[in-house]
Amino acid sequence: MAARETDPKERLLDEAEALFAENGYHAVSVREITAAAGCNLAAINYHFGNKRNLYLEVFRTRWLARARVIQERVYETLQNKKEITPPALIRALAEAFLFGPMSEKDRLRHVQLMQREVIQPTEAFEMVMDEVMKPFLGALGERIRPYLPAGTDQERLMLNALSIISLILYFNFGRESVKRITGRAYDQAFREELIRHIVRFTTTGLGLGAGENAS
Amino acid sequence: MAARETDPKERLLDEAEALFAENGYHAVSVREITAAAGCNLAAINYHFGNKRNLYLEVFRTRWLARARVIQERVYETLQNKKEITPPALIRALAEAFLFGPMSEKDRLRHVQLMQREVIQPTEAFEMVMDEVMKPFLGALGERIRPYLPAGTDQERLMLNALSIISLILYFNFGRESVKRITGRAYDQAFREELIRHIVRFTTTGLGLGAGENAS
DNA sequence: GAACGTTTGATACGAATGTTTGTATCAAAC
DNA sequence: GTTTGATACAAACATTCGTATCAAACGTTC
Repeated sequence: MAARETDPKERLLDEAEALFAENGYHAVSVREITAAAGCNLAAINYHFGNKRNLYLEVFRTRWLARARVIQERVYETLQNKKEITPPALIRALAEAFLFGPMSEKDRLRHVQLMQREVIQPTEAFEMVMDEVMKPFLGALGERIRPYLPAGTDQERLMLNALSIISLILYFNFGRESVKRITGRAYDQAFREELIRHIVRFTTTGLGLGAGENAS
Repeated sequence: MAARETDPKERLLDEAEALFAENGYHAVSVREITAAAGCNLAAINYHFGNKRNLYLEVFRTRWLARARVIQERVYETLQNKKEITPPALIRALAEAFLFGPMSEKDRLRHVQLMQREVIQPTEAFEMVMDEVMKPFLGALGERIRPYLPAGTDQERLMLNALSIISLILYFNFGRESVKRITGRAYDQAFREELIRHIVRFTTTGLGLGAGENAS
């Protein structure tokens, strides 16, 4: 069984994801991708049919898989707690995105790729929404529902969940903006400050008092 | 003085902005732009030198101007109040983005264009940061500082300001996501609900109790 | 009405684009 | 030993890209 390093098809997916995330679909040529993957120009057509299909395959085989890893990481962090409070949940979420099990570059790629779809949805957007965002936001909502006022309806719940996610995402993909405004680099210390801020802001935003009672 | 409708140079800027916002820089050709503007292919070269310069000129003459209109709108809304509380400020801000003096399409374009720069900064990003974001976030911070604990440092202030902005922006450019999750269309009623949510979430997020004491 | 800056029209160019083709390679199956 | 099927390759495909050129037509201003 060929490893990911040696299989040209796998290399193509990896390099394509990196380039698509960094420069966007149209700014990347199939020649760039095949050159980066160290294989022939025709390989994309052979393995994926065309460029567009390669892009979608990146989402199917790479992006979705990574999203599941992130989610597992969140649940892993939480599973040995008796009670999962919103601050603990949000912290686990923010940590998964700002630290997490993958490399820094992988995490950045992941968010960049999705953010491009959010701005300009294509076929991949459906995939991301149906397979990841909807169930994830649903689960997130159900976890925090017990801590909200009794009569909170589903729509209000989703707006709260979306707000939490938007903050976490913004402090990821908007790094350049955040760096300019705060004058800080995204080192370990700053990331931890960011997480503290996100947890505090969103927890109190939910109307739950400034509790950071979980590490 | 030729109106915007008749002047080819102005039409080029308008159509270019619309196309760049919707499809991104690389996905738009100069032929598309000149065709949409109803003028000759050579016009771009004559007026702007090249495509890249046209893009930057869109930011210089259109985007920045619009950003100033939005800011003025915010201050206009606030000027006849004796005390500008954070909820009133945030509401004015959110309203300017979700309703505002321009057309729905113009507002969408504005945020889309900026969002693309946030994800993948180019020369225009510097412009946006230096001329709009930095001073605006600074002013926003100073307005809410009196309501925060006395010892709040500048960095914490900026993180709070960024969080407010991120929420407002997300509920704009992330329309497709929000629509999918909530099942609501972006009609008048939903927009007003969104504003109420943003004001409440961010106001309490700042640690100011759930005050919505300003219309 | 002459001069000027502007706009159009048609055309050309080299470079880059996504895609296709025909052939070579090589291990597995027969 | 031959056939098969999957993979890889260089070369070429037609198209589109951004840019450039240049003469003719336009509208405005001296």
